[in-house]
Amino acid sequence: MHYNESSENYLETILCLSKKLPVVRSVDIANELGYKKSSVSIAMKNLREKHHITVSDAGFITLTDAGRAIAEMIYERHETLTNWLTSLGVPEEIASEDACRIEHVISAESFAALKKLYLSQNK
Amino acid sequence: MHYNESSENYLETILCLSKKLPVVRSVDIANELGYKKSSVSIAMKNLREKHHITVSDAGFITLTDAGRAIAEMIYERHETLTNWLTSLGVPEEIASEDACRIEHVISAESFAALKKLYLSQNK
DNA sequence: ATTCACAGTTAGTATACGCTAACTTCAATT
DNA sequence: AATTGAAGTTAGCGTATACTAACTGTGAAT
Repeated sequence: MHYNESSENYLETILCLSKKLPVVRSVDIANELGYKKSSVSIAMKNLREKHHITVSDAGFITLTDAGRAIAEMIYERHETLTNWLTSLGVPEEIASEDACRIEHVISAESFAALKKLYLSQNK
Repeated sequence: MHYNESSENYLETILCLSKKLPVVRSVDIANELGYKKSSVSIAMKNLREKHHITVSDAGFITLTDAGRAIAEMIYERHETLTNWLTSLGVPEEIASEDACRIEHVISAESFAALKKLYLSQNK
């Protein structure tokens, strides 16, 4: 339903993989997300056209500043949502799955409120 | 992305309208959601086929027990999420919009945890 | 009775997003 | 050199979901 959910997920995944791997390729993203490489190929084309990533001749994927900004916003939401749900007693795996869906649809206002609550409860 | 999000929204809308109006028709749903009547017509056909609603000869729409159960679950989530976000200082309108998206993607476990938190904070 | 407006339906369109199948490249191994 | 395998691309498909346009049916007003 929300229009950038898929793109946001790809950008977040690229950010996460870039912390774990020396380089990020399409096939790494496909493995991580459980998608087919053709799907990732098309998604990378879209991200390139939106100037959210660049791809080297060797196929190594790098976030642009714009892409990184989105990726880091989503990643922060993911972390905060997961930690907060976990602190409420939700099992880690469920918390992470829920975070993965909520992170794309929550407004900046609501996320800020939730983050403030979480920080005040956990200091 | 989530497969029943649209159907869930229609069912919730039917429940809400049935509290406000003597009868609920397709055109009422279209007005409420800002959709075209053709879209609603097709959605109602799908809900009929799934046995989530019945439609009288006059075009009056009624939830079945199964449809009502879904509608009430979503409605409760909507109310609780909206109230909770509002209690955190999020403006009512934004809280409601966020609730409308989160209500379809949050797990039963996480919602239960959130509801428990909300109730403990507001008694 | 004719006309008009409203409600509903159907056909066909568009977008998002995943899939399969088939192809190209290129590097490594035989 | 020939084959194999991994990575990437493209074409075409399928589902979900909303849209426009055109049609039908019914009841009210002329």
